[in-house]
Amino acid sequence: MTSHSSALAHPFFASALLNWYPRHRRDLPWRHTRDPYAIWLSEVILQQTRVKQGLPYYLDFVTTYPTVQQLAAAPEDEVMRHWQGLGYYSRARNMHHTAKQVTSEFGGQFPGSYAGLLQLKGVGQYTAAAIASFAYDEQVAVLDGNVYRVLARVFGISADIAAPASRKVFQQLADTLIPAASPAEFNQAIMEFGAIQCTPVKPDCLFCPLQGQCFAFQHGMVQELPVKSKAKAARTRYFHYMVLRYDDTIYLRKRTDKDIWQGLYDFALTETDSPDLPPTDLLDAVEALGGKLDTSSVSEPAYAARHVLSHQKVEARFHPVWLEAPLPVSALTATGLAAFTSPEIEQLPKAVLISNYLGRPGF
DNA sequence: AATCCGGGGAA
DNA sequence: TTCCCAGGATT
Repeated sequence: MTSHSSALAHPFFASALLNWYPRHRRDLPWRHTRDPYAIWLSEVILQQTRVKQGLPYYLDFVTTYPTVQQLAAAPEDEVMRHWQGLGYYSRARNMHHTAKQVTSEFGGQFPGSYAGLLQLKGVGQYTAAAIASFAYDEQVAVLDGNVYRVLARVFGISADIAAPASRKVFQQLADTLIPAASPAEFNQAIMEFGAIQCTPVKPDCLFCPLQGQCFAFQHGMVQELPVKSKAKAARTRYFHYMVLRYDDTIYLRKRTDKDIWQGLYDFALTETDSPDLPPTDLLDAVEALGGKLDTSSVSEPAYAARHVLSHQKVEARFHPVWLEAPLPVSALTATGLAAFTSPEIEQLPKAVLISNYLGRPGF
């Protein structure tokens, strides 16, 4: 190994962070354990998620499912219901899959190395490095949004952090910086430093221990680093939900397509390219389901809601439709709809858009 | 390499 | 509005 790629080339970096960390660290529950199961839970929950948002979910999961075997034994709908509102629902599906795999194939023991952890569904390079270092003290550097930002600023790296090709530049640097003596502390420290001190907006450079060595600060480029290309604009979709009801029954179906909200429940849906759905189309759609409807109910004003995702804008209208008779079985099998009562629906996993609609006063 | 997959909080 | 968050899977 050449000297410039050695940690000795940047002795200030790890020592400054390891000095800063114990003075500023937040007291978070997953920092009190070395149980790979609990650490894995926390890391999956915190992917693309702020600590403040993920914390209550972590506490719920670790309480409801204290062991990987208990998580593995839970029905998928129940796991998804606990995940409801956290977003990126493939994380929950993959998490459940991995819990079952660890239980049935690995005797309840998580893989004991970075390479082994990387084989698990829903565990990528970041999460494998986090678990391996936190649980096993393996010397593997984590690379998340915080680390990208800190390294880009301190070392003046202008590679686009949104470009996959830039990853190796940052990974190689991080690998040289992580000390063999305290990999877990170092990984925690650099991420916490990015989250608290070297923040995306208005970083606290005035009281920064790295100020004297920070390229961005020394060159007045704190606002310019890291470089990140912008994502393309979100597309708009128009959802027309038919909330089919008969007596105390409401019909929902589980979303199984490769689309948003896979694994969650919603209502009979017609999607269009424009906001408006002619009433005749609505009647046709209901009759196509085999429904005998009370035509007087269709004139009710639809409830409209806009739901913004990171990559899509959904403009939804909810049309309550009262049926004169239950949907025939043929309609249920053809559409995937199923009959539920309100207490049953409460237990189903639903997107926030649907949950908000059902929770409106007066529903 | 590009695209898709949520939801919330802050400014 | 815009940004970004303890990223990963798929194509």
